[in-house]
Amino acid sequence: MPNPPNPARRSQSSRRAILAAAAELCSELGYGQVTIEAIAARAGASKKTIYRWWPSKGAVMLELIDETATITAAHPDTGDLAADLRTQLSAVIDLLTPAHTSPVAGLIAEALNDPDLARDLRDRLIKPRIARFKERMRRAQDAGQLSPEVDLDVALDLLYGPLYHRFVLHLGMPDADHLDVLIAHALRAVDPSTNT
Amino acid sequence: MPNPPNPARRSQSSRRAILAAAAELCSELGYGQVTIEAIAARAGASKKTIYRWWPSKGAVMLELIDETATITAAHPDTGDLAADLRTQLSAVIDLLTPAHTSPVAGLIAEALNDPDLARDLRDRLIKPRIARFKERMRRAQDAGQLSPEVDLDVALDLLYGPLYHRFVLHLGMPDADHLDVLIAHALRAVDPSTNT
Amino acid sequence: MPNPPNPARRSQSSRRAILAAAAELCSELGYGQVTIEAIAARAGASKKTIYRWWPSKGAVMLELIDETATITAAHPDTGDLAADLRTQLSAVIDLLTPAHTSPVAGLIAEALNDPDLARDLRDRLIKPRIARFKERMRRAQDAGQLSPEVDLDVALDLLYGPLYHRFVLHLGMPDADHLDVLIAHALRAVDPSTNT
Amino acid sequence: MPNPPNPARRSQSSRRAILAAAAELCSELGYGQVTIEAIAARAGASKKTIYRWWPSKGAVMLELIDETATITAAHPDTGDLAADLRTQLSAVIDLLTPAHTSPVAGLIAEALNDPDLARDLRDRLIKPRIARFKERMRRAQDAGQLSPEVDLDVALDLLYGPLYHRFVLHLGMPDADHLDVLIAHALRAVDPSTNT
DNA sequence: TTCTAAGCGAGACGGTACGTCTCGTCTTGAT
DNA sequence: ATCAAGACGAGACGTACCGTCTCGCTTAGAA
Repeated sequence: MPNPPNPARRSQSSRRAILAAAAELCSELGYGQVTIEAIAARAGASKKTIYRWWPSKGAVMLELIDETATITAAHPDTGDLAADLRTQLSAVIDLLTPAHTSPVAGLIAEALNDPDLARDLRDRLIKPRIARFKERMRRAQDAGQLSPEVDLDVALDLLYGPLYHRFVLHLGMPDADHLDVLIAHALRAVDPSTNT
Repeated sequence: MPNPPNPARRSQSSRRAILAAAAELCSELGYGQVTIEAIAARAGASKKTIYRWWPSKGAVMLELIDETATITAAHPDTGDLAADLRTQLSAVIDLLTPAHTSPVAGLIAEALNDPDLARDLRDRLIKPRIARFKERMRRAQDAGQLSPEVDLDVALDLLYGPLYHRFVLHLGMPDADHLDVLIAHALRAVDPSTNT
Repeated sequence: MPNPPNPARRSQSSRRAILAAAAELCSELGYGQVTIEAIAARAGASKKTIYRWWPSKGAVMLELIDETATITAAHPDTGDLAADLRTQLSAVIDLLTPAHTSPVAGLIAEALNDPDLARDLRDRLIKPRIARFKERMRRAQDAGQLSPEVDLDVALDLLYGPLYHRFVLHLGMPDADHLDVLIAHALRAVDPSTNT
Repeated sequence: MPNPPNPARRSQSSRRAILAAAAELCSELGYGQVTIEAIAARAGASKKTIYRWWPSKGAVMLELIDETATITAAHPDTGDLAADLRTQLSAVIDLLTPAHTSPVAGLIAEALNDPDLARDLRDRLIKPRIARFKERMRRAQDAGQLSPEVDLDVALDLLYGPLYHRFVLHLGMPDADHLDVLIAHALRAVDPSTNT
């Protein structure tokens, strides 16, 4: 009976207004203070319209991030792997900072208590970005910058792990120099031949 | 004048009942369903009593964890560093799993949107455990199991980072074999002389 | 320019389906549960179509009643005035009962908070029926069954008043015997020569 | 589980503020525009507090009327029955007029679509007032102003019926003169010896 | 016979109010 | 003074209808 809505008739202006309102409120008040009510009021949209297209506030934020954070997904390829990784990891740090008003940080926190959202977060945001990370790493292997033996899953854990470890336990993000140290350790761990 | 309460007159039976109720509710219903109301009802305590002694539900859970999870803080010392790390990291994984009913996972999530709680989490739970990790590592250095040059902060990041990275992005915890692989990589990264 | 719709092009099948749906919903769920949404869904009609031809749910119900309840308007004339009045007043009681699913009762309730609807109710439903009541009474006067001096407005009040009084204050409708008593009193009041 | 609230701990100031807000809104905006939301906002009360003590807006209005309209229940006794009835019936007319902002009129309308409210309206408001009407009539009988044979239920119907008949069908309330005519007819109907 | 203007179904939209829920504070009376 | 109990103000939740709107699709006469 409660037919799913027809996406063809969806109002793009409402969608844009809702995502924009969500972004504004998050940066102004912090993720925790964003509510469906406030988004609707700010967007000049009806709550029903939000609930029609998204199951929860987290789903709105996820879509917002998905649109906004495409840049971060793009791994540069200057030929210098370590430098390119530093560039990309710095972008991730910026995405997570400051935690209070970061949609990504808030979404990650919310997903920890919402299995549906967790699945969407992983499948729609994280996995594609992991795929692009691995593409970049394979290009490095093809170009002889990295041993073809390297386990890319381990590389992922060692490169991104420290960031999320520090983020989630509030230990402070590494500065530029320390980021270099971490990258150098990670690359050496997976590829002892690396001479960084 | 809202005088601070007098700890000397605090009812220890209320405190115990509240912490016990919080633990039960968390394992029964999941962290997200635990509310101050429910804790008070289950404990036969007044909400006012809870608010008198703790600023938030997260603070209650933190105190609960602090009492419960002392074991995990203890790093074994069998003389085999890699094996001891595997034991301890496995215990950490168990503490975070299953995310839905784990007080630690819930507390970490909540702290991401509550700066006061984040500070308490870091200073009262995390930092002491990091100190014990470093003590164990220093013992390994003293025993010649590990190079005295090793940067223990980097080691911390490389060993624990992968766990939190996977936990927070819902990528699945490593199984026993993979955990060994990760530990071996981390130790090799910080101490190339390691022959694991 | 919101042109008024062209009645010549009106779909009679839609009109019938809408009125039928309204009648069904009212008897199934009660007047209060009938909504424009539900009528449209049941009738397979668009809400827009309903709003095009009727200003409100009450107006739909009024038109429904106007079509249905023509019988009640017909005052029988067997030559026995008291008996004929009992017949007609019984029909009115049936129209108002049970209050929960009676379109007439619901419409009367709704009109109490909607002046436009109240006017339509009075002018399109009530006044024509009052006129037929007075015609019957005048025939009784012409036939010598009732004094030509009788004030027909007072007679109307005394005959129908008790019904609406009891209806609106939920005092229970008179049974057949009590109805006779009321009619006898009313006729005696307006025409002391009546020997009932 | 959902314990009924404890009346002993009820806040009288909240109760007074809620009833006062309801009265103000009804006279300012009309019964139909009064909402629980608006009452709560005007009263500085929480919606929860209203729902805790009253099942619906109608129940609030009923309690308001019960407190306010005690005067109307009082039948004067000057020794002149017809005059006293005119006084009291005029007061009833005033209570019902203007329909738009009259809490009584609105409540009557609402009760027509809410059986629970209808029962409360009848038992808490109407029946006690009918009892006082009958007391006054019995005093008239005792004083020899009215025949002891008179059926007081019929008298009630004939005296009040015309008012509710006209009210509910929007036929216009009787003016003072016409009210006298109606009272005279009603008294004559129940007591032919009356010489009014 | 094609054109064109309207009514039609469907249903998304901005709103408003609903009745419920949880929060953190406040009040009361017993210990 | 602390406690259990729980009422309170506040305000977000998700739902239901409201009345308006835009969209294609019939479905007429009119050209």
